[in-house]
Amino acid sequence: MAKHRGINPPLKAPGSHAPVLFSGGSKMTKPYRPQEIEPKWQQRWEADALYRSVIDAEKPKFYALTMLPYPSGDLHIGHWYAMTPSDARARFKRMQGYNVLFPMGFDAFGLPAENAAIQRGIHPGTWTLRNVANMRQQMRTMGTMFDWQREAVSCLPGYYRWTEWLFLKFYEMGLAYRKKSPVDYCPSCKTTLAREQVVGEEHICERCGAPVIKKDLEQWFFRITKYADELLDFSKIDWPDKIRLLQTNWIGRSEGAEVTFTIAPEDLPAGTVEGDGDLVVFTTRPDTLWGATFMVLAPEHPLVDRITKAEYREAVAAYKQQAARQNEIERLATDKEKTGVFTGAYAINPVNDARIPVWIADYVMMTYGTGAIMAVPAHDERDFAFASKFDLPIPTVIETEEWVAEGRPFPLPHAYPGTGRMINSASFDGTPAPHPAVEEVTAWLAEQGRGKAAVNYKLRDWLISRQRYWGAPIPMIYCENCGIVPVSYKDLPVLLPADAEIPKTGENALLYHEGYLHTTCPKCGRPARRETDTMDTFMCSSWYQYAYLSPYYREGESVTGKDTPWDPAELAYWAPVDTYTGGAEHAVMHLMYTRFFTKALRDAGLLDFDEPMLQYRYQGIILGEPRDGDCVEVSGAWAGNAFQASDITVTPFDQRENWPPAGKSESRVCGEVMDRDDVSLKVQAGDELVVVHVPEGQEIVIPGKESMGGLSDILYHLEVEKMSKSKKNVVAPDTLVATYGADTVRAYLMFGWRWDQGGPWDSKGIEGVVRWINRVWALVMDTPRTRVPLDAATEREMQRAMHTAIKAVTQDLESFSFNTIIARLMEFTNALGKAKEAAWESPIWDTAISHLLLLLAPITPHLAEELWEATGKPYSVHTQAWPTWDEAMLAVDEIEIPVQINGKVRGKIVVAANADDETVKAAALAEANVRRYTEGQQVLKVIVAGRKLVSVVVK
RNA sequence: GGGGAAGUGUCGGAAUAGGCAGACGAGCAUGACUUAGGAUCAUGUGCCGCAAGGCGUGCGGGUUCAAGUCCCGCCUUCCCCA
Repeated sequence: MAKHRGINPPLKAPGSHAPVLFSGGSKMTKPYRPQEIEPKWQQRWEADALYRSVIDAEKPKFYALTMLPYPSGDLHIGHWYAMTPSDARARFKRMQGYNVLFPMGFDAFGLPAENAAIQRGIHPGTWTLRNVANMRQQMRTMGTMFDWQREAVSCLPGYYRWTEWLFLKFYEMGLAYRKKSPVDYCPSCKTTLAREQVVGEEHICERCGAPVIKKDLEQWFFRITKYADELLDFSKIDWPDKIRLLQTNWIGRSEGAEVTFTIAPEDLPAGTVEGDGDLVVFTTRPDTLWGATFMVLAPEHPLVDRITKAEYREAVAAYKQQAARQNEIERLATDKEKTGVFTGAYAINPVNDARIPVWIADYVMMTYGTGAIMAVPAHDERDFAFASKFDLPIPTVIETEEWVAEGRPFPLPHAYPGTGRMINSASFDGTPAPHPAVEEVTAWLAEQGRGKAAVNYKLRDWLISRQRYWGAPIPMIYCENCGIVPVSYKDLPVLLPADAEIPKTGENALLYHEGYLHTTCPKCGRPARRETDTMDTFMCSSWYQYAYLSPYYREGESVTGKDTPWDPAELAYWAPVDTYTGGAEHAVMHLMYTRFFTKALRDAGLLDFDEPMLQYRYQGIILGEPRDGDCVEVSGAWAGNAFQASDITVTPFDQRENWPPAGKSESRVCGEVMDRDDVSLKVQAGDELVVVHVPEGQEIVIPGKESMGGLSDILYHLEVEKMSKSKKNVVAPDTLVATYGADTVRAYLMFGWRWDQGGPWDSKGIEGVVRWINRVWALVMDTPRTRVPLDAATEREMQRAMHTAIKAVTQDLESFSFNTIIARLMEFTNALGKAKEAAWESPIWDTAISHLLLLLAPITPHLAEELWEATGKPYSVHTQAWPTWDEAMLAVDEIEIPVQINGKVRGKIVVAANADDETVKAAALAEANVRRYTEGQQVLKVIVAGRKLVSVVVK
């Protein structure tokens, strides 16, 4: 048996306790000390420019990219979870012979910098760049192959000059436009938001969680809707179904028809010209037109005021006011009691010339479709609810299967939206609905000039104006003579004034900066005013993958509209991104915006491809580790609802069996600590949560702690939740690296969870990886104490283990199955451990170890490099070729095959790997235990399923 | 309400393409080496049962020689949308 001796825990000081081995001469074990070897190799790699990516026409390129972080201050374990597996894969691709680009940067504009400015009186730029410097340092400890020479920081003028440049391009192309419209506005952030940044049922701000309100403002938009159909086409990219579905639903394409209703002429004010009373509605079900018995307009619809009859004006005005106060969610809720008022006007249904009343109701939104609907109460739930409430007629025009099955009840007990046949619809009666009824009716409408086929999208244009200082300026100028005038390309960048003072109110500093505000019109030269809104930060990240190719391109030089924001040669070689990784929460924001950008840039002639990222995979989220709180037994007295402590005894959380009984009495409170602050504890005393006040300086005895503890030493209950500073469940990567080393952290983050799912942190689990890495270290560094002769079987087994590992690790890296990679490497390590005493001095040992190190190189780059050097191999392990496996080596001579009888495993046979089916069958039936079960039974069937299993059916 | 994903030991999680469920770890248990052990090494560990054996992938059906995997119906959790 192999003896794995001399393995030290990573943190133990050198010396006394490390077992000293004397074997075949004397070799003192060198312990694994990541704290020494990791910085050493990081510096060496940096000095040698090992990861500098340079165009090389001889090699195939591979652009690996992982989402850039926002420089919030410190690196989070989530950054490690996202970046280090992506790094492993990039390294793997590099060893496979690709010329790999794996850059990193910072998404450095955004609100928190301004909030920091307000709270600490520090300039947003200073705060941001300080964080960038800190996080860059932290990232260097990851041991990633980021090419820092290509770093791009989006808040630097050399970067945002091009963000502005792209805005001007889009403006020229008609993709950027300004309009007044009701927009989502966060009163807390004091800025407008894109529709995508308003989240949840309560319509809250994605950034700060405050409820969002609607405001009518002049804002800049990007015409993303122009690309709606193309964005629905995912045929050129390998993206997860989930993301494709989210984007598809968000774009929300629906096909149907636009049908023109007209307001009855007598209901229009005098002097109206022909066509003025046209009321276009979008419907996905034109086949139900004959059942439209009323129309509903959004309260904001422009026609409302003109058609409302005098006697209804008051009610309509009141209703409009009330509707304006509600948010979209309240208005659209299906379970809500329907409200609405009649305008007094009638419209003509174009299919049957019926006069139908026009109502307004808040369940119709001005922003969806045309802001007007035809209501078909028989076949739409909301219309049904509305019609029932206001006693409007509900004629059936589709004979649905459900209705027929229920015995054609009339009046209808509820809406019937299902499939069936058209009825009461003139010449269309009998047509199967919705198909082909929809198509046939649409064609007929078009023929009659009363409608046409139309497509409607849920997707809105992208609102990019933000009323904030810390963002890329929108390079536009307002001139009294010339109107809206773009800044000239040569005048870019429009610089954010460094001396701006951020108002404590959170308002946009640019509004108050005279020097920024006042400029001259590029057209007429007269005084003019600058746009003070800045761009949504998603602008910056929509093109950053191209910025990395030549960061701060042509900085300091003057540019024109004919330039490109990147070096064309770099773009031609590297773009598009081959593999992109990052969080799925960006599905309908960043991931859609960047696709839109790429298509727009293509149409501008700046790119010649359609999609920015060919393959995309997302990672999950690491959550906080759950933990029980300590138990406290407190004596003292009640002071109102709280309990005043005079003495506290603690029983730690992990000694639950020793906890005293929970509860409360006159002079005692006992239970688990659920929360704690500087002066009090929240104690779960039985069913009740009791607040215990603790006098300052109170001595608290905590068993197992040497010194007298204070309140802050008491551990409190933690649930599985997202990590956050306020919940105090944050796992700091710096601490982990200091304790275990970056390689161990990297390997654990790959091993512990399914990468796309994530889950709660487990501080015990990392120990398994620590042990494994120490075993790997010892495997290479420690001479075995005893030797045994190497036999052919062991040799064969080592070969098999090696090729199995190469195959599995290669395939799993390819498929982002990071957790099984580590499992496979552990198996390989364990197999080598078993063979060590026999194989130690043979060439095959050297081969096996070097292959192990090659497989480890992407995962634990420093460890692999250190051991590679220790085994006398030439620097660097990271420039070696990725090993390949030999399928023949995976085979074994003899295989064990289970034999099932009526579906239950009853025996196992061992046959030659190349045995034919007949031999396998015979062997199976001859097996002793199998015979016990087949004895006296009739064997009906024997199935030999490859070399995997034999199935016998008996009766 | 609509759409999607997921439910596997005590825990994280494995399981080409329907073929021995539980790889690899954590935890736990026993033992070894140790002045010591929260180190290391070895062995065991799905559940019930002394055993033979039986039962086991959310629940109920189905297809099949064979189902975690395929089909139908339900339940639960999470995500997105309304």
